[in-house]
Amino acid sequence: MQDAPDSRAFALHDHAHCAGDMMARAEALSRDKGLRLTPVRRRTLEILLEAHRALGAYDVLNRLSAEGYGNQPPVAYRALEFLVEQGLAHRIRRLNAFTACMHLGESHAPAFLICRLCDAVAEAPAAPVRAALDQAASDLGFVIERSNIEALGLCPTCRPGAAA
Amino acid sequence: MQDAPDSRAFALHDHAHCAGDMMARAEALSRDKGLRLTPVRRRTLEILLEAHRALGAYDVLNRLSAEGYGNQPPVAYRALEFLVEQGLAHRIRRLNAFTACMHLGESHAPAFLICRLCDAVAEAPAAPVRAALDQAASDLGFVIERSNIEALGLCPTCRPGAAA
DNA sequence: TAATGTATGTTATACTATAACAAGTCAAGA
DNA sequence: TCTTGACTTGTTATAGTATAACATACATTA
Repeated sequence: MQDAPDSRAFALHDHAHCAGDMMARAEALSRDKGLRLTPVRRRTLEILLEAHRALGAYDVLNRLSAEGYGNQPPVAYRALEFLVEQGLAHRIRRLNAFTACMHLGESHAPAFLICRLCDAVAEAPAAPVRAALDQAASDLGFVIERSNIEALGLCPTCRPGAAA
Repeated sequence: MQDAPDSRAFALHDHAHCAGDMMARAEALSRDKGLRLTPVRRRTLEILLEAHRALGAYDVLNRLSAEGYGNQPPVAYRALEFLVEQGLAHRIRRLNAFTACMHLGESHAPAFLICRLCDAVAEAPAAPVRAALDQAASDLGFVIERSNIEALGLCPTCRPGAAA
């Protein structure tokens, strides 16, 4: 089950709505899995959803501490680590940043498309990519546990007037 | 043209020989492309080849400075950046590290398999992976310029007695 | 309630990376 | 030959990212 190619990536939409929807789904999922979506963790996820772009750990930390949570790096890093481990958020290594997962519940094999001009990050459906990667790995006797697939380039919006 | 699946990855072999071979290829390639493979750059590549694993920029820097080159970070970062741009080395973001390219001249679409126990890094042939990724991107109107494909897991050597 | 595991907060520090400027090198043309 | 301009190296300084280690608080269950 999948929307048309991807109605959420690189497209205008109602942030408030999509964020609320995602939070509800994250909560349901946490209940089901018996996870502890504590206030800091919940708020961290909301921050990522509201920003609707990749945020650095220190960006998140600034927002958290402005709201009365701890103001030291581990506060942000731990909450982010939790979210990533539970699949509620992703780490974008190329940007040293984190982003909320936009495909909760769908089988998880994300690939990220990062626009080098506007820094937008889209989570592309990547099952075929993962399949090809698994094949390449198993040819070498390697067992994949986690993967990062990140591509840098130009998004549809920025492509027109690209400098090169 | 490709060896059996991959005789160089996750396999014992003669480092001195493979390193020498790679250096010769890198030099030929630099001559052809009119690149300036200066002493620092050449030595940096040799260091990566000799280590035969991913090295952090500061690891490289320590070795360089011990041999009389500059001892400040930009010395290493600039040499590494040059090598990466020319395709002579790769950056492994997951490890904040760099590794010599083991498939010089072959069409470049590398995927890296990183063992979480021994930190070995193999460069897997990934043309099919790249093809799938390009497809996913073009479905969203995104044009890929560069990509990082990195997988974490267990190599054939470490797989047997894995803790989990 | 005691015991245990988990979460949060804090201090301190380690690790990774780049900006900005100075000085040296090299090749091509005046 | 001299000089110009592009590039490379080196240095200082600082910015940005991440984690170790310890103390405290909270929750769950025996």
